[in-house]
Amino acid sequence: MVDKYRGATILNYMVKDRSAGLDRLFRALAHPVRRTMLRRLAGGERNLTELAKPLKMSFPAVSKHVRVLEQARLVQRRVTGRVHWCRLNAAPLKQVVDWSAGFREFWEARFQALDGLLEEMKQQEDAHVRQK
Amino acid sequence: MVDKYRGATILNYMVKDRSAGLDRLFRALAHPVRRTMLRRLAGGERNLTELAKPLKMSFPAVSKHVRVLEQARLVQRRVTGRVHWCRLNAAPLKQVVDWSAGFREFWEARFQALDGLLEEMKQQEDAHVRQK
DNA sequence: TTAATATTAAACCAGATGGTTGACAAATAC
DNA sequence: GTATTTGTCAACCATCTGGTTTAATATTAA
Repeated sequence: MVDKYRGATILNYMVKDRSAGLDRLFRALAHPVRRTMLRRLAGGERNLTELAKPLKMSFPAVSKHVRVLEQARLVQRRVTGRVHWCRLNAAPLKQVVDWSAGFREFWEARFQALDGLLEEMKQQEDAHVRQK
Repeated sequence: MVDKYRGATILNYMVKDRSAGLDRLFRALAHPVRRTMLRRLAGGERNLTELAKPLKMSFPAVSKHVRVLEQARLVQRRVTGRVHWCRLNAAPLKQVVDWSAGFREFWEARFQALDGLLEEMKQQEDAHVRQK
């Protein structure tokens, strides 16, 4: 099979696939609680107690989630007294977008059409993930 | 602290944070081998043997990675005889971009400046992830 | 028919994840 | 000073992850 996309692919290869940073980023984003936390932090700084309040889990669990976000550099912590203030650091999300957007042409319709993959769209509807 | 960003945040809230689909997506993307696989599939269909060739791991391991990508709907499989052809399905990556781009304003410079977070940028350089 | 190829399945393993509880440390409030 | 609040740490647990090896299945080639 011809590598018809190769040219375009190389052009869009901006972000390295092998990156421990991306690993940590994607992994941090893979939990709904952590994504929700980021969303809440978009509303301004929160301390751990505030972050924990709406969550149905123990405080240490919340603390661990924050730690994961911190290690992915998505959250920055500022300690004043006994209170730990968390601030969103969205910068790493740009990496996520940059990496993913490298595939943009592949999900855009004109490209699908160009390749005559209309039947794939149909397949996409009813063909389901092989269940374990 | 005032919720200065709240308005903008709600405006950009397009993709649900709590989504098993996003969980699977981000998780699938959290492994360098799988990201590399996607990149290679961007060059056209590959069967498992071809995908496995450059990888330093057993064939069943490769098969499992493909399965993860498949369950995240990032890969579609077409079986002809004994050969399993894998095709990139980039469509779900749009969700990743949409979710992440909801935070774009927060990583853009004008916004950082607005908040007087220039010192944060410096912090970002040398402040490191709290090590366990 | 027999052998080789492509792939899955099953069993196993070490280590990570995501949660719990209980004890502790430090800062603040009374 | 004593009590309360904020948060960490340590130990523990069940489950998931990512890898292995060996065996099995199905298709193609000789």
